[in-house]
Amino acid sequence: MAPTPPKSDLLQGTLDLLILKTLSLEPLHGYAIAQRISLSSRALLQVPQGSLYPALHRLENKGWLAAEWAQTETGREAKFYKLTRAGRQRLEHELADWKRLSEGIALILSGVGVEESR
Amino acid sequence: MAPTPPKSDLLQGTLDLLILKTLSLEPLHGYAIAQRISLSSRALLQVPQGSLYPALHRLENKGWLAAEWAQTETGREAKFYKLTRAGRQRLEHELADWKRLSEGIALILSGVGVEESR
DNA sequence: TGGGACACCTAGCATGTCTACCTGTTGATA
DNA sequence: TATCAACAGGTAGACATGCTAGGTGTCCCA
Repeated sequence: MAPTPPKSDLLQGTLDLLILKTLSLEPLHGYAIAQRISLSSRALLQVPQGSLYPALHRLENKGWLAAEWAQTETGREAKFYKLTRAGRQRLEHELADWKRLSEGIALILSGVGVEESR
Repeated sequence: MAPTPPKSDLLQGTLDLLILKTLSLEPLHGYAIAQRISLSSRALLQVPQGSLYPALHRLENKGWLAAEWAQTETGREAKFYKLTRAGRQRLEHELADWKRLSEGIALILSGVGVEESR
């Protein structure tokens, strides 16, 4: 059985940006972050749990996120993440990167700049 | 000596799109593809040779590109790549993916959809 | 009593890009 | 005449990151 050739849903590198941006508005726990991303993107983007939690731990290890157990609105224990100061700086950095990249790609896809190169 | 932590210039998955799109306009050799991408993106995007050639081989192996040795304008031998029929279909697919992804991210970055979720 | 939503987690794999190298030619410049 | 940059192709190995697929347990409702 071919183990289903991974058809990546997201691009590598974008997940950090999405998590950081989502948490910049308010602290949330992991499960809620995934829901928020799906909701905010109008279901265009989905984050599987197996991608989310490792990413959260990675970001925490890098000092961009701080975690704390607390109660959800439904009265359960959950681990709430919030941006640290370094996390905010990182977000700025990632935003700039994304801007550069998406503009560059948009230019190429639009075909502008090709005629004048001939 | 820390071997310089890889600070990815591009996001994984975007290189294929850029190459495919660039070749959809006219066949080019590898070196020229990199120049064209830089030029067309107004230097926003750079493709290192060590990323380019493996990507070209990968795309050729998948049947999306066909290669042929020919002479450049300056009279040198170079390997020209062109899109195959399957490559064109792949380009359509990658374009759709990029569209979905960049729209999703734009929505999240703009913060739209957050208010109505409360 | 069964299932779905909530909430967290890990292991192992596949992928693609990066840095750092290498080869050789041509043309201009010092 | 020697040297250097630009042209043109390439490889090896390390690395980060996302994916699939599995697991734990709780709570609530039908």
